[in-house]
Amino acid sequence: MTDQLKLANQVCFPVYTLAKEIINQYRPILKEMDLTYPQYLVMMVLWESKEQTVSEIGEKLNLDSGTLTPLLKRLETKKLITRKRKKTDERVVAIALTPEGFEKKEMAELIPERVAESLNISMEELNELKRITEKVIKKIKS
Amino acid sequence: MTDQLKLANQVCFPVYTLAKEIINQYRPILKEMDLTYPQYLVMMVLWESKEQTVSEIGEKLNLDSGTLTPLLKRLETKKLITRKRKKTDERVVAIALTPEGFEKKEMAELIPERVAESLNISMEELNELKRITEKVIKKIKS
DNA sequence: CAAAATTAAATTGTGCACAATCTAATTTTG
DNA sequence: CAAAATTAGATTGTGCACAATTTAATTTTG
Repeated sequence: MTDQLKLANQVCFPVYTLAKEIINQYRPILKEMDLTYPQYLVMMVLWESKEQTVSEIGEKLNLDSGTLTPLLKRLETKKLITRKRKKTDERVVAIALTPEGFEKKEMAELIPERVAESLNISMEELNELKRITEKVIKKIKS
Repeated sequence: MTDQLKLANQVCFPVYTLAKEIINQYRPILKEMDLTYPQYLVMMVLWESKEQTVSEIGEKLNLDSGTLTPLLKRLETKKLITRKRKKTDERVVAIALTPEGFEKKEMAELIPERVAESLNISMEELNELKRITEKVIKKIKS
């Protein structure tokens, strides 16, 4: 096999590994506020705008209802969100932050700093990683 | 929140997204040979050296026994590998390729090309992504 | 307007990923 | 050498991730 052909594998594995590694860095920090990384992503989407439908959240995070429905039910159990079908279209479930869910935002503001610290990577490298990653995602999706 | 603090989140989400996206690109291609991406990784490790212990595989792929044991049992069910405890140390399980498992290597040689095609990303960008990703992994692990 | 098509979530089923615990075997050490 | 510590996997339980199917509601269209 030529090096060129092997390259795909040689890139994909590190990306897969890095994603797991990053989530592992978040894990203990998020655990203190009783969230998983995907739950944290959902909460961040809601902190930006406190009422959104399931599909709006899914679109922003690239997650389908099979993933979101049980995750959202867990957030509901934790009293961080409410789930309510819309009167105007009963197929649509509106997810809204509870006061507790909204308040968690403050505590969460400390997370990026702690993660950055835990990752121990320079701004320059983080920016480089962000730039190339976003570029590749855009290409894949197009 | 300063931009600096937000950066961690702004990097982690794309990496998490890209990893999923990449696996999604592999999925239909690997499905033709009845493998998932993590199963493919294990097979690649074994194609390099056809008998290895569970922990050796786990070390190379950063996966623990809770992940590998059921995955390896599925590969065993598919007759791609065998699992046998070592006589010299009964705690150790030796994983070995079956002839079928070894033969699958040939079919698998086509995969990187097809994935590269599917990703539709230039060699330069792939190399850049590989370089920065590996650099960051190394830093995180140290 | 009613049948057909579409849409939004939920459900079901499979397969990771990983923490925590358990079991059995081997090493270490007093 | 026997008790203690360590090691290698297996098991259990929780939580994604996603395909495929189902259900119920809404839109479209003949």
